[in-house]
Amino acid sequence: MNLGENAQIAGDLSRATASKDLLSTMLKDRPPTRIQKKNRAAILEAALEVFSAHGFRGATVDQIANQAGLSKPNLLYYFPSKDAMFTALMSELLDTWLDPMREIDAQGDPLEEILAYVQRKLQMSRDFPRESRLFANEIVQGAPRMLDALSTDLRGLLEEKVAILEAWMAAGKINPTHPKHLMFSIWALTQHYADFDVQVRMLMEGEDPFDAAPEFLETLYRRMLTPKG
Amino acid sequence: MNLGENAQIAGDLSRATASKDLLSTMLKDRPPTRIQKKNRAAILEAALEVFSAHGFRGATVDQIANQAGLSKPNLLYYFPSKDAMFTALMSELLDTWLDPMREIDAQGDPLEEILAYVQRKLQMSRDFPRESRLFANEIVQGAPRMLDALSTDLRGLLEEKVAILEAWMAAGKINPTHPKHLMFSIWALTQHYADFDVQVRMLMEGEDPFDAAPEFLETLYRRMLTPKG
DNA sequence: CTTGGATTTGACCAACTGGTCAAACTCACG
DNA sequence: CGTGAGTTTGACCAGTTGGTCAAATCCAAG
Repeated sequence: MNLGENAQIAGDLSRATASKDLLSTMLKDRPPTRIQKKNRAAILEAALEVFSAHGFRGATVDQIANQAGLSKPNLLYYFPSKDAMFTALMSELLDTWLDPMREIDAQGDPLEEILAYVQRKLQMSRDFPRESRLFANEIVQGAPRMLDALSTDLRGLLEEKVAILEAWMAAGKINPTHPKHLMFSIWALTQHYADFDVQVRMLMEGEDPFDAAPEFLETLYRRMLTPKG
Repeated sequence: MNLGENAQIAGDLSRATASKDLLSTMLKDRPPTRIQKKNRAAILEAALEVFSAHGFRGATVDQIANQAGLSKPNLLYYFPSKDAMFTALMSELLDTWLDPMREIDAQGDPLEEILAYVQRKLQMSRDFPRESRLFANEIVQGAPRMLDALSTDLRGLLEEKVAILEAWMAAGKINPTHPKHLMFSIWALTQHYADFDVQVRMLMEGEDPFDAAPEFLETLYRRMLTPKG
């Protein structure tokens, strides 16, 4: 929708005036220049830093510009608006964010597949806490800019994996539970370490939470899911 | 700290000029009037609504004023600043928020005490989702206005309950695990239903998440904590 | 029903914010 | 090394935001 609008506007501009922004330039189907690639990446990196720390409304274009080492008008040369930066960032990250879940393999050993998924997800919290907080910020506030993407990408993927879980439970490979709530629990437990990082670290008094977390979660899910018998 | 500063300023005012705000009035130690009680409550209720939905920076004083049915200058008669509203709201809610944890009784049956705590906490997410999101918003963004309060109130309380958990584990009453991570897991799992409400509901396709959540969490912690024997 | 303190508000302000624009500058390429 | 497309920026703007203030209104106690 947003992209559609931009394309429309850019189309008008390219017909009327000389190119004033990246979009009108890009519409000519040239490959991105060295500078375009570098700056676009720098902006998205800066946007991640600032949006994840302050949320969409709490972030300012000036902050992002500073963080990226560019001037504000220069940012707006590469992205037509603050909204566009956010949207671009989101759509670039969502795919990666869902990768650990995609890897769950119906052919693998059920318990080990789930435990491995938990560890992958935990590793994401450790390695990409800003990404986690970016999504957390957005969803806590009702996901006004993300719900569409979620209901497209996440919904289908979850449905697919839930079916696998149900098959495993029906076959007695893992202890039965509500499969959706099982997935929610994995997200909640792993993302908590990134999203509530300051709180967790404050309460751990210097010890790195990620030292004990892997074993804790492994134990939790092993006890929960190992079939009785 | 903030409160201290305000008291200082108010003291100066009361000495210098006629009363222009609530603080200078209150310093005279009169009991709050009917109107003061009503409006203060209305403002805090509105502040909860708005702050929890948009975060501190995302919320505007105008929004809160509208929600409370008062004019903006009138709000600032009752609270000297947006910051003061937020701080007042926080300190009023934090105590209640921690109540479920306080109730954990060292004398009770270990497993049942923990399971009951989980259910109380889950009930909080169901009954007070705005409060949960208020804290979530703040902590995700680094808790710049709350970390002091947390490290005072929460830290001590956690230490106390961790000691109880450790005693129970040592006595073989519950399956041993990392006690702090156990508490983190309870917070993460229960608050997830409030904080990620939109996502959870989107994925549950109309079914109320709180229908199955109590049983899911009961099962999870029972399997995890029931000592082997 | 008067009066002095409590409450309310319209008008206002300075700082900030997202975004624009024309002019200047840089760079790849012929 | 000149040239035109690509890139950068200072100056600017309109709308928003937190907060102020003097004047007006309300209200409870005498």
